[in-house]
Amino acid sequence: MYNQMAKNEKEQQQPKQQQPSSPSKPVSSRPINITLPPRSFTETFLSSGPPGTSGFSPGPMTLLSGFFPGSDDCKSFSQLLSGTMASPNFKPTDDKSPAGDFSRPGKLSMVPPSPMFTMPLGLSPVALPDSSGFGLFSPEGFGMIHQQVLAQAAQANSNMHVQQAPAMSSTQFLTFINNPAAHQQQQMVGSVTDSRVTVQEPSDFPRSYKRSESSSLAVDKPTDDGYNWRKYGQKQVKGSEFPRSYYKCTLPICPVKKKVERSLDGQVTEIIYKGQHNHEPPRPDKRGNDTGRDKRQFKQSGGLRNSHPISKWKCQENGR
DNA sequence: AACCTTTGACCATTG
DNA sequence: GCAATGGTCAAAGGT
Ligand SMILES: [Zn+2]
Repeated sequence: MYNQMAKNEKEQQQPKQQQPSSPSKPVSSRPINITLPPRSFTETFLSSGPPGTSGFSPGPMTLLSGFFPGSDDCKSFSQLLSGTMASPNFKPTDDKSPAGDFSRPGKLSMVPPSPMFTMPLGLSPVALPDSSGFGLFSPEGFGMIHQQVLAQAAQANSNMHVQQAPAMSSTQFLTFINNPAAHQQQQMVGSVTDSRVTVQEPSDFPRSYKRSESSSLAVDKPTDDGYNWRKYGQKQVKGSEFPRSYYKCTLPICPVKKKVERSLDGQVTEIIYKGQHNHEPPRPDKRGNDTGRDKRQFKQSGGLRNSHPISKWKCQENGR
């Protein structure tokens, strides 16, 4: 009579939604469908173009086009990927288990239900205007985003990994493999992610790109991408030796979540964005304006949970 | 005071 | 149906 309901009700929107014939999944889930606010931010972006963000630049896109033969505009990203795979550069990493213990049967097949991007972040998310949220909700828009991301990556001259997940969960997952440490690790990751395709661009990647997240703000802030995040969980996944942290955009109306994997040193090994922000970045300018508090990290022990009949945001996600 | 992190337990999905 | 895994919740505690 107290908490059970709360727990039950919760939000049972986990992964999986492409299989309409899911047994215990009465909720109708949609692939890409977010509650779009009355007005489109797209306009805002196109119209004003925030000072902080670079906005939309057709430049990179074009570049991308060059990279991916067959990608016209915003077609299905699958196509794009296909094109990429067709590239001679594409090389599936067969070696697995450099990490050690991750005996994942994994499906090596490349299924294109949900695109997944992985790129060694020579450039931190900051560089990207908004990898996870441009305010575009349509699949087309999403494609665009991907392209942008790719473009950015390409522009950065960093090796980029295009990975495809077999069957992701909800909307989309943008994965950035931040690997300032070295390529070796990145390779490792690629291998670890058995079920994904890895596309490597042979480019001289100046390692000087790595930001100061090596030791300073590594643990402090989870990759500033211009948005505020609240950590709501941490787990140790088998595939990775490092714990994975789960973050949620602080905006209650924003469904965006992100999973960040950090090594003990604080190096971000993997960042997975899910969904897209339906709002502009809270802090376009980061001058001496410290509206928030200190960007210090908090650390304390957790507690026990008792009961709470409240379910904050459970209508968003990917289609209420 | 508001907000965020920590953390164990709960839950959902998959094999 | 159970076990394993991953994802989320929410109390407690810090900043
Ligand atoms: Zn957001």
